[in-house]
Amino acid sequence: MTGCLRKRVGPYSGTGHQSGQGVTIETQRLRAGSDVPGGRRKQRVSMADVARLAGVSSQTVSRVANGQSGVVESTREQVLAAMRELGYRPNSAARSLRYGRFNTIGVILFGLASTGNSRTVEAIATHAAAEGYAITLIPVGVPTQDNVLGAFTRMGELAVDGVILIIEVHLLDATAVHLPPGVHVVVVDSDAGDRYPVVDTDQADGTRQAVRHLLELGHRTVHHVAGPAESFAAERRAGTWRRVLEDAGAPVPAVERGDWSADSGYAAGLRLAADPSCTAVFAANDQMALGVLRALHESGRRVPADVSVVGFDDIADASAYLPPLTTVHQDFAEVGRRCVRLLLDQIHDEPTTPGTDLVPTTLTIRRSTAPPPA
Amino acid sequence: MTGCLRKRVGPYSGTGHQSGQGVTIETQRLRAGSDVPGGRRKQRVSMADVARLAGVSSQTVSRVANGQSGVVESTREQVLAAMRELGYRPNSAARSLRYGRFNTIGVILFGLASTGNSRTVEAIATHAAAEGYAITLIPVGVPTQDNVLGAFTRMGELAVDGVILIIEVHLLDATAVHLPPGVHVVVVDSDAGDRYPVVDTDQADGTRQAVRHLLELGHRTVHHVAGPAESFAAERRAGTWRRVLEDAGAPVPAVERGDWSADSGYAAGLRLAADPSCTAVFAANDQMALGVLRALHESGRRVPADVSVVGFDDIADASAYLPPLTTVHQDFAEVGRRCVRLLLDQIHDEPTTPGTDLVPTTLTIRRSTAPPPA
DNA sequence: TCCAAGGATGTTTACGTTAACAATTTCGAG
DNA sequence: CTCGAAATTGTTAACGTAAACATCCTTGGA
Repeated sequence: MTGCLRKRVGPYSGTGHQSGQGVTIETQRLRAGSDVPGGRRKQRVSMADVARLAGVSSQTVSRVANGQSGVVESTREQVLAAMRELGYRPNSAARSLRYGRFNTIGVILFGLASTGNSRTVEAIATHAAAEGYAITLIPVGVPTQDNVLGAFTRMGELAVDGVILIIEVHLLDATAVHLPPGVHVVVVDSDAGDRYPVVDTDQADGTRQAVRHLLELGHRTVHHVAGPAESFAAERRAGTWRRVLEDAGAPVPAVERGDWSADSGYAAGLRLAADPSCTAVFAANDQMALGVLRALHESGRRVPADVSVVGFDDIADASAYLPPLTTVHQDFAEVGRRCVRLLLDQIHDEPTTPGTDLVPTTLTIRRSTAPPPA
Repeated sequence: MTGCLRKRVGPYSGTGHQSGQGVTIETQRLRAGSDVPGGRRKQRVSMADVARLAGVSSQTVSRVANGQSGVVESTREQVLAAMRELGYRPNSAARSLRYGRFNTIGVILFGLASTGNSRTVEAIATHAAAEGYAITLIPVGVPTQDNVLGAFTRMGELAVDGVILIIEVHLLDATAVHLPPGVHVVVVDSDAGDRYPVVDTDQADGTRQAVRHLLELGHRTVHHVAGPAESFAAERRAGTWRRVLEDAGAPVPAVERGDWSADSGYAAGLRLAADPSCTAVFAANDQMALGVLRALHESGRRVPADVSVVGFDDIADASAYLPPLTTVHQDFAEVGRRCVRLLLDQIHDEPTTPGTDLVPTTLTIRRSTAPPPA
């Protein structure tokens, strides 16, 4: 038992010295010592301390802490009492070191600003927590190769058992970037399905539903306000939009390109409003749709009487737009859930193959769509 | 190219291996010793492995890894080469154990759904990263005492040096809850300023600016759509709204209460629209303001000609509402920044006192406000 | 009454890292 | 050429935990 050696004081002043001179040593002793009068030293209660107080070995404390059997009730009580008294909480660094696992999932993402990302992250955190995993977040300001790789490296040094990557992965494809091997990975919203397990919303199907809905209402064609070209999701949606039109034999208007923001949608909307032949718009996300709605309104074109608008995402506010927006509902929670599942499968060495896991979408019809004006 | 190794042998082919691939595998086996027949082991390269390959002691490897001086150049090169070849990355669990610090900040929060929260978290993550800290996220589904405490306990067991609490802390006040002592804490958006350092938006000043703006435009009084009663921020905003009206000698209408959602704002808006005397509305957040806008519109009341509306938050979409919303701008990024700063100060044992650190707000005037109808 | 079986508890060791100290080498001054 | 200081490298120990093994104590059956 290490207790009596504690006078070895030295190495550990570390973060400590709060004030004064030999204080470091003081505190150190204090910590190990009986109790903490001053009260506010860091977490420095080890199993050995509990064991000493309870008059048992630290192994017994370990057994109690982990709820293992083979500890007689009276002993257990005693240990629990000691733990309470000292405010013992296990040191997860030591645990991780021992087990070789961290019970933590890393999430690398571009930004939490987008509704989708934050909802996905929330779902990931929730499900990870349910499985006993915490999540560690690393935001990447600008998603350059270097930054992503850097984040990945840092993740590698961090205490994570696997990583979920929520980034437009075009970048990763650009050059021969290889995420550090030996790290379990799941990618969201990407076309890296040939190399990693990917979870994604079924962009194509959602888009198909949206565009067909408009065509079936009788619109001759559908205009598209796309997201930024670098975005995988944006490209997928734009591509499918084009294909559906072509399959239907409808003319394919020029694409308006935005950057996901409502303001960019507004700008695109102004251009569309100037085109009297435009009776239907499919925006690649709800925020741009919001901008389109405003532009149409300000241009004196009524929605849905003159022009129909469909969005993508079904964010919480979509039902409060003017008018309430018909949009493609994405199940972000499900995306998060599947990410966690896939990653944990990998971590637990269950067989996992690259490939894309598609989460279905549904079209939520509200009041922004109607047949074209007669 | 690591491609050819993908056959799953060298979990750790490493970023580096410039030379032949067989070497990597070789070393891997060598290192792993006998275990893991299948050959698919996780990150298991320790300093000792590197040391062995480089023909030095592991202490020297440690020195190189930490960039300490006192290692001759040739040795350093050799060690670096070995690290590259084996794909060594330090084990942070061991490091944490050694240092007694984790370089990680925990964030407990109610949900990422609200714009404010996610932007704050993003800022926290960014600034923490800049200081070499990662953040660990723990979401609390329903903010009951038990859940919050449970999350806190788990945080305690987790590898964090401090915790930022983004939760309506009314709950914490309710009973004699004691957050585990010895854990550094910063609270966001709360009235726990007597016990913990608190960072908060200047709710009162923001509200004051909003209400005064409306009064100065000539409105006789201002109606309020409040957030849920459990919310500290909502209460603070409602309280200030009332006080400003009283101070101005204006009548104080009954409060409409929502739950932050656009739908609840819509419901409140319908009630307000039915009151012909209502010419000005202050909503406690932008989303409810959005609902109010829609309700007024559908009730045939024009904004701002008939009714003025002000929101709170200045979310990204507010400028695209119909009409663009006058609102109180919150600097979430600054809130996050200050949280990190305050927490790190505590962690580094710099003097910190309980009290509230207020981040200023500004009123962003757009097109939803105007003088009352004549 | 004694011993075996099994339950309760204690001891040793290793996880990967690094501070502290020890040992070795290098190099310049006398 | 020697001696010792400085530079470089190696050795030991400890951080907190838990698996593996060792020891001690009951209990019950012969």
